[in-house]
Amino acid sequence: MQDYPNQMTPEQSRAFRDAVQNIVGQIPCGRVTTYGHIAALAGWPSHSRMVGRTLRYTLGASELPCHRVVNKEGRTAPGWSRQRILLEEEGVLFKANGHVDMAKHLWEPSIEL
DNA sequence: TGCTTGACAGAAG
DNA sequence: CCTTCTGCCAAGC
Repeated sequence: MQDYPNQMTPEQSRAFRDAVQNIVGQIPCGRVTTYGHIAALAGWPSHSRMVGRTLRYTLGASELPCHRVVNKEGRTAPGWSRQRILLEEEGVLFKANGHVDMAKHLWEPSIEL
């Protein structure tokens, strides 16, 4: 294994998107995961923001359950009210503060399925 | 070429 | 609880 590249080459970027889509696609119904986990598993622990960026750029490219991706505190994405609705439809419980109950629905992704 | 923005994380006020 | 700041890093302007 090598160090993290200072700059993502097209190849790395492609691999990153592939990993993100792969992981997100594995999220079971009624479960959620975090950007940080996805980024870390994809090989870049600090690229949590790139996960969200990538998902947003590939929204129409796939039917990925990107609504099952929330941040570590269980907060849904800002400016995306629909995410909470979709999660509730799947049976995900929300706390009184409007956050997902991570203790119950947090799912840890794995590349070696 | 350099500053700003953002589907984040985490702490602080 | 909510807002704001810093750190992180790629994309946008």
